[in-house]
This record gives sequence, structure tokens and C-alpha cells, in this order.
Amino acid sequence: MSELDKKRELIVESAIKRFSHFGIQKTTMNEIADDISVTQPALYYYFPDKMTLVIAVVERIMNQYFEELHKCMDGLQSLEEEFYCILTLRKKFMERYFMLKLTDATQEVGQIHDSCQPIMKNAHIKEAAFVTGLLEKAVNNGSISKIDPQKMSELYIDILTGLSMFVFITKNKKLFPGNEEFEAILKKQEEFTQVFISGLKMSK
Amino acid sequence: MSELDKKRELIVESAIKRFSHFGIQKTTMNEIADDISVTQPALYYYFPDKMTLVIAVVERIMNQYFEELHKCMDGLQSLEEEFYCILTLRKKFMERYFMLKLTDATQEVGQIHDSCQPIMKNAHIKEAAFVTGLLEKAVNNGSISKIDPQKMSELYIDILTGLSMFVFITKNKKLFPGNEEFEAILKKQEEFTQVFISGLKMSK
DNA sequence: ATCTGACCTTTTTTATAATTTGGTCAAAAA
DNA sequence: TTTTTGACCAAATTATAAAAAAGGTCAGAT
Repeated sequence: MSELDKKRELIVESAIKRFSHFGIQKTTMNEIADDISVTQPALYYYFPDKMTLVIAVVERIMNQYFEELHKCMDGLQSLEEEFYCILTLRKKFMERYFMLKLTDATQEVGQIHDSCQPIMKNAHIKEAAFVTGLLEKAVNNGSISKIDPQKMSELYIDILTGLSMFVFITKNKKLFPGNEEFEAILKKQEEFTQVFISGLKMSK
Repeated sequence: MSELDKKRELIVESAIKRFSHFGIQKTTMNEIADDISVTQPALYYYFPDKMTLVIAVVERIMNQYFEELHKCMDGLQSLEEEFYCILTLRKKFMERYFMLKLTDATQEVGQIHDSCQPIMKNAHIKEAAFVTGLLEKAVNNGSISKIDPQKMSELYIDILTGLSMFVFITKNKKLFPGNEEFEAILKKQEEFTQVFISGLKMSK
């Protein structure tokens, strides 16, 4: 890794810390510069603008997610185990990066979050493809019936996301959610997963 | 119905029209008064404050929902038919009263929507109880397995609501959603319902 | 019992000034 | 050449104050 890339990494690391604590909008380029003891214009030598830095941060987070996703699948046999593993990993990342408002972006100023949309869309496609793979394996296993893996994976993920939003919006009056909310989401997602898998086992 | 109640009805009708077109916040008591050709203080003879009027409006809408819900169940046999009927009715009401932000209330000023919360919570309980009834019937029918009707009805409704939020938040960049969004929601909800019912048919 | 005009208080809007922020650039430092 | 800086700018954000509009009250008219 080149010296330039090392510094880039340092900046991204610092940005992640502030972004995930204060949010993207509440973090200034000056603060990030201070964190790594350089002046603000120095940042612009590594990243042409804030948007590019944000994108680098989000990409890094999503890559980490998929890395851990593949890792935690190790040794799992059943679709049940695999799905429950996904749920806990999603919870972990949602808790950690909630302030980035990666999924909702409601009431946040547009520009920057709009620029993340392509990455998030790509991540969604990637995650859907991953789940599709799990479903195909299960179909070939004979552990579930011959459904449309593509369609079902998309539906599954959308419902997981929808349930998160549901809890945040209806149950959360506070500024940011605590452990109870994340637990509530997980519980609902688990309940759903159980029925969903049963549904997949049934022939259409 | 007394003369007083008639006038109250007139006011509520007028309020519903404006609320569902411009939203609650953007509708003034003066405008409602003008609509029925009285001065603004006259309204306060029938409703002590705006909040009370809003509550009356929301209650009226929810009552209408449950009335139509019971009506459209007539002659239906299977759980599939019943669930699909619920979906289309929910779509109808969501389209009609979207501007009231009954379910989300994000970015809306708190006070008034907070006052609707008890009604909406009650409506949720009522709807859940209704679905519970359908599930119990289906269990007794033998058309689905012996699941926990209470728990499953709650889960079902929460996922329906979650899917609505999902589409609105992720797919809708525009200020208010059009027919495509409502159709997208319905489609996802139908797909989900199909798998869900299959899941209910499986024994745990 | 129902409604009105006049009035009050609190919010919300609007207009404007002050500040901060993202971003640039020539020149210095490494 | 590569990296960093101080000085600077324009656009966006925030702070402040004035104006308008909103919700709500009340004595008295109908």
C-alpha cells in the first residue's frame, strides 16, 4: 500500500469515527483535519471534496459488512442458521452506523446522501445476490421448495429493512434509538424469518 | 342526530377535505370556518381546540376504515381472499389520507400528531384483533396450522406497515408519492402475503 | 343555544446580518 | 515532485429581529 493510500486510509478512519458519532452533516472537514493534525486544505489533496470522502467511507463500511457476512457464514448448514446470522450482523452494523442514516436519509439534507444512493443500491443488489445464493443452495438441497430465489431474496431483504423503519418510526420518539429499539427490530425480524422459511418450504 | 351533532359532522367533513389535501399543519381553523361560512370563533363552540377537531377527524376516518373492512369481508372464504381484501382496502385509505401522515409523522410538528397516537394505537389493536379473528377461524378450519394467532396477526400488520414505509422512504424522492408507489407497495405486500400464508400452513 | 367582532398570546414567516463551511490557489516546505 | 500551508472566496448555515399569521378567548349580539 502506497504512502498516499495509507494517508487516505487514515483520513477515512478518522471520518468514520466522527460520522458514526455525530452524523455526516454535523462533521466538518476542519474537524477531520484537526483529528489527524493537518490543516483543512491538506484533506483536499487526498479527496477532491466532502462527497468523495463520504463515498469512500460508505464504501469502506459496506465492504466490511460483506467481508464479515462471508466470514460468519462459515460452518453454517441450514438456511435458518444462515438467516439468523444475517440478522445479527445487520443489527451490529445498524447500531454502529445508525448516525450515517444510510438506509432512510429522511429529514437529512439531500446532496450528500443522494451521492451515497448508488453505493447503497449496489450494496442492496450485492446483498440480494448473496441471499439468492443461499436460497438456490437450499433449493438444490431440497430443504425448501422450488421458489424464485431472486424474487424471494429481494422480498426478504426489503421486509427486513421495512421492519427496521417500522420500529424506528412508530416506536421511537427519542432522537436516537437505544438498545431496546435494536432488540425490538431483531425480535420482529426473527419472528418473520421463522414464518418466511416455513413459507419457502411449502410448495406454491 | 341532534342539530349540534349535524354541525359537528359538517365541520369534520370540511376538515377532512382540507386535511387530506393540504395536510393538518397547512390547514388553518380560519379556512375551515370559511368553508362552512361561519366565523372562526364559531368553530370553537363545537370543538374546544384544533387538536380535538383533528382527533374527531382521525376517529371518523378509522371508523370508516373498519366499517368498510367488515363490509368487504362479505362472502369471502379463504384466508388468501381475506388478506388480499385487506391489502386493497389499506391501499385505498393510504392513497386517500396520505397527507394526514397517520402512520409515519416524520418531520411533522409533534404536538398534534402526538395527540393522534392513542387513536392510531387503538386502531392498530383493533385491526390486529380483526386479523387475529381471521387467523383463529382459519386455524379452526384446519386451513392453517396451530400457530399463535395474536402474535402472527401483529407480525403480519407490522410487516405491511413496514413495507409501506420502505417504499416511501427508499423509492420516493418526490414530495408526495404517486400511483406507482402505492402500486409498488401493494405488489410487495401481495408477494409477502403469499409466502406468509404458506408459512402459516406449515406446522412449526 | 349559537354566533360574532374585537382582542390577546403564542407560533410561524420573513427579511437581514453574522458566521461557518466547503472549497481554491499560489507559494512554501519536505 | 510530492505534500502541506496560509490567505482567500463563495455558498450555505445560523442568529437575530421584525412582521405576519395562527390558535384561542370573551363579552356581548342574535
